[in-house]
Amino acid sequence: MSLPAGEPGRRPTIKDVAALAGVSKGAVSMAFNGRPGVSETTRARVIAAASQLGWAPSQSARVLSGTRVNTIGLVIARPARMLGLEPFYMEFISGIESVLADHDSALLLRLVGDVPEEIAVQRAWWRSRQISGSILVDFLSDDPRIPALTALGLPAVAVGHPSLTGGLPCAWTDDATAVTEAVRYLAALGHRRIARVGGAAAFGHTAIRATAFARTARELGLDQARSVDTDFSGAQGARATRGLLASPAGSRPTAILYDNDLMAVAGLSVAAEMGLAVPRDVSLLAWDDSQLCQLTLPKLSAMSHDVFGFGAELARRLLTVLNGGTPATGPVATPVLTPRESTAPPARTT
Amino acid sequence: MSLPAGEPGRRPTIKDVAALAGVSKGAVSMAFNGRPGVSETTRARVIAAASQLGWAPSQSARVLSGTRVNTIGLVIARPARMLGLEPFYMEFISGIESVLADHDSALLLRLVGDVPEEIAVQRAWWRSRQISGSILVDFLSDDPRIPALTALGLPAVAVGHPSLTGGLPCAWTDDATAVTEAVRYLAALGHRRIARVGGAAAFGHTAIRATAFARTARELGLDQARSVDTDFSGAQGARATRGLLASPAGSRPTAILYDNDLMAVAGLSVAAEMGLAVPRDVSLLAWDDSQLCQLTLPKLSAMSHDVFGFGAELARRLLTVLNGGTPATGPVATPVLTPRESTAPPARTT
DNA sequence: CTGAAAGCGCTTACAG
DNA sequence: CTGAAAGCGCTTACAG
Repeated sequence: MSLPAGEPGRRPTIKDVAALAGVSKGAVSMAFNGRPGVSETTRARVIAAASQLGWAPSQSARVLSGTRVNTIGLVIARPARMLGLEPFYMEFISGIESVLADHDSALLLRLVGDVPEEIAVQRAWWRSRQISGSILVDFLSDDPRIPALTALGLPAVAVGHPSLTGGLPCAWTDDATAVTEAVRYLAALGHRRIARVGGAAAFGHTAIRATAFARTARELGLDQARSVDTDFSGAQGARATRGLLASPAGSRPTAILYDNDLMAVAGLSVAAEMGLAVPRDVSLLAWDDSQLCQLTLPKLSAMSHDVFGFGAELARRLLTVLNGGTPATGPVATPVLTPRESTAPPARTT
Repeated sequence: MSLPAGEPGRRPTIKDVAALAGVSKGAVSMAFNGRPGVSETTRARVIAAASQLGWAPSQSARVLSGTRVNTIGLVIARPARMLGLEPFYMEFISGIESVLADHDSALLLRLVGDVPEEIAVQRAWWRSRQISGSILVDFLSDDPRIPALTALGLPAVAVGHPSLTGGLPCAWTDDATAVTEAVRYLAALGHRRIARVGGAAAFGHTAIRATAFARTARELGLDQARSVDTDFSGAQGARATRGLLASPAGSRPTAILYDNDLMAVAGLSVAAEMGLAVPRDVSLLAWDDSQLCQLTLPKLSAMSHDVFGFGAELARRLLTVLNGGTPATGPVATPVLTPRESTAPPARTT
């Protein structure tokens, strides 16, 4: 399909291309990078020579002579085993890459155990000039990354509500509104005892959802609106559900809202295991809405969310920052209620 | 925690560190990289100066002056939407990174639509010297990456059986043996009509599993040992299962082996939807065995596989290649049968 | 044990 | 429109 360089041993450099095309190195650079200052015939000759030799400019050399490095960083501080089953991240990464690919940029990915480790990685990447900026996720309240990375001068955009992300440019889903909608929907179906299986308490977005849940329940006059924290894993989702459904019948929740879809899937099995029918005895409402929600029986109702587009938007905002612009600020689309088969009015007998 | 450089504007270089430590640039380099030729007191002074200024050597400059670039590539040619739910990849990536992290190396990740696009990405990365090598996954039969990347001279290790990976150093799970074990186990339970819901037919490992499945069925004298191809998605797993279970009762399979766990989860719902009890009416056996298998009711029996360790092993073998060594060759641990609740002897009445 | 110099492969002013 | 030169920030022989 293309001509391999053939020459074993040495890899071609700009000098070889210049020699083959019969021009100076400077001309090759201009021609190859589409800059003015070179005739079209010369440009064509250079491109042909480069392709014949299988040459592309060394990124290191380009960066060293002033070009911005075309790599951006993403560090995820969650246990590896858990990430495998969080459909969120792969979709989010795909979205980021869909944008980066159009800008000849690449994603440097790292999975770490905790936030201090993340800071160390971001710092090392930045100081050694391996990345030009980063996308930050999973903000804690008073997140230590904010002062640390700001001091470093690392360009970054954050996934999270402005109340969490310091002064960083950010993008977020309006989780408070989505939670409110979810609870109102369940209440409108007739549920009075609604519980929530939340994610990791340390995350700021978990706190935002918990607060919105409690507030909405209060506004609607719902009693016993319990929230249970987990680590987002299926195992803890199951445990939390078991705890909730083991309550005496008169105080047992008739509807449960989950913070992701994996835990909702686990909840479905727990309900069956305890002899409760979904949605007759208990309604289940998932979050994020990956493909998983449509593989269960009954299919899971969910707060559905365009994770791929979310990733793409973050990448776009980071590129804007890197180009010296002011990125759009504001939330992306609010998760939208997608009723399927796991939510219904509570049974009369309950 | 650490002293920010403070100086807004310019980032420190080796020259600044040399000046602060009162030595030459060469001495800073030797000291910082732990080379001999510098006294311990000088080394300490250099380290202190570097840390005070927040300096780390520029990767670009290091690479340009001969150091190997510490980045390795991974390109996954599968639709993004599908990756989100393949627990395999995140665990695999985690495993790779667990090794790279110990060698100050990083993972450059790219998701693409097809193999030609992957070849283009690998070629661009290699020519521009952004990676020192790659881990290749999802081999097709007669995979076009083999000649293309070999011609390039890209150091690579492959995930796949030697019959698929050309002459590339590789690592693989012995899927043929695992499939054989799976089928023998189901037959030993008393099943005579065993079907298989396979992955994407284009992949070499799918073909290996299909062949082993057919051979074992023949050896055991099983009739109607059907294999159905899918794209690994839950939706197609459901469709395939529906097709199999819709057979007339006398020819309907009493056991189904899946090529991943997502499809097995989907199969579980389909069985329920069709009024068939698992495992009474049909046994289901998953592959890969992520956390998902333990969240269903019944819990899924699976061919369990240390995906994290698999990724780590690939990374180790690639590093060996990059260091000029000959990597260990041979399979990693064979997936091991992990019986749970979804497999049992077939009901008498069937 | 240390310092001055060359060179890695580009890009970018700066002359022609 | 083109060519020769400087410089990016390191590392590595090579003298002292």
